[in-house]
Amino acid sequence: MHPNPIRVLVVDDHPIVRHGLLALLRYEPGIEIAGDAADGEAAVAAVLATTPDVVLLDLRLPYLNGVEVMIKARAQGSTARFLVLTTYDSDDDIQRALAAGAQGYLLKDVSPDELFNAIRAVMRGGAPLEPSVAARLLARAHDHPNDELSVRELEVLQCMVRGDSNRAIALTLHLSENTVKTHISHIFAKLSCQSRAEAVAIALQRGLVQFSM
Amino acid sequence: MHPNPIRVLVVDDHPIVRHGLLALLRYEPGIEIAGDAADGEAAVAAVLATTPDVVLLDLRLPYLNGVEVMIKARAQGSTARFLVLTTYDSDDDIQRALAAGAQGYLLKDVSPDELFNAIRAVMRGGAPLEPSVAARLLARAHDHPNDELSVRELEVLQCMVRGDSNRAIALTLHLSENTVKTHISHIFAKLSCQSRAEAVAIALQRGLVQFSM
DNA sequence: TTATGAATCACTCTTTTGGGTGATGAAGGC
DNA sequence: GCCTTCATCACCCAAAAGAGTGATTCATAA
Repeated sequence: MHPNPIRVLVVDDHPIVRHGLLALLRYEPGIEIAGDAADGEAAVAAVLATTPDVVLLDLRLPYLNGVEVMIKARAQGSTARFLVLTTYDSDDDIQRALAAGAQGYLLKDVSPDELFNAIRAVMRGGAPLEPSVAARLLARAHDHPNDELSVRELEVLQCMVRGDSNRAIALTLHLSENTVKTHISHIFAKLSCQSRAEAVAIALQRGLVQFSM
Repeated sequence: MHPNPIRVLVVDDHPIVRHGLLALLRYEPGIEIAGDAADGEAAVAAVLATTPDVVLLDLRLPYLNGVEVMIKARAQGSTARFLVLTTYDSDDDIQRALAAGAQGYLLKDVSPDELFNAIRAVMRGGAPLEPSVAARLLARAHDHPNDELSVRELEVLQCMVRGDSNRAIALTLHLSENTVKTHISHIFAKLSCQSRAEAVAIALQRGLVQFSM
């Protein structure tokens, strides 16, 4: 019927979501399932083994996250197109995914039809972006001109989320307490907040750091 | 083939998850789809209109949350069994869902087969509980004998998550700063933590308070 | 009735935070 | 070569947070 079906690899760690996606795609004409994977390492292996046209990729995965999967698969010669499909619309995730060369970014609250269309669009070379995601990127560009947290700042932030005091952070990161304070000041400025409690809330909301308890 | 299929209503606000579940259930023998709903109010209406045997219910829904759906549907005479299926394993959610009479509680990382089995178990009168969920409940009973936060403490906690200082909290809640400090001390004791940053992280993780930004 | 727990507040004291300023070396872009 | 960013640290200082203790009112449960 469809001479050249689009071969899709589904990567998601939640079995229900993964199987749900597979069940949705299975009966969609013009789309063929190349395989599925439940974690980052399996995803890289599957991309290389099955050479899909499009990879439906969740960002939060065990072992390797979505961005790492893209980078690793590319490094090993894959030419698959990556369509990020995630629950999270955290600014940082979007930014990183697009920077790593994701062809499209969809939130999991799209309808199946929108998903099918996005897959076809990616295949045609288009770059589907959720309107809400696009809006968020614009808003981000507006509100937060250029305030990406540095790696070190993220490490400090991670400690803050654990409830560590400045001294404790200094000890775990082998810094002086003064340096920790400086980092925290910068974090406050970049997140536009004034207390560590608020910084923690923002960090968790935006998904800048993960829960660790 | 199956003389008395189990009629299942699927309630989830994410279209992909909802349609994924529908696609999974559609081809499972012995299970029939009674309908689906994407928000709390539609869910109550659908429960009453379609009288399903089992309702697969997400907890976080627009308009009415899952617990409210259960209560409201029951109040209007529904005898459906509710199987909570959610991404979140926050203690509070579980507690509330079970208190409201959910027959079972599954996390979304179960496999389709486990899901099917859980649906059949609920139908037979069983009460499937994720092992991890059960463990969590036990751990909760162990670690936190009786440390529910009071209403007032939750209000204070909500302010803390917004990054409010003690003085700001005192102003918004019409308290003295000393009282706020007392509440916060009690909150720390009940959450077994020592700093407001940690309290904020715990509160958000357990779903004691919602993001508000 | 007594006990218990929630909510309210005061007072003291120490520690922690957070702001401000300034400085230095290393890395990378133009 | 210059400029920027990052990471590192120091010093000062005011404000906020947190621990500890004690006390009152009120409602509810034993």
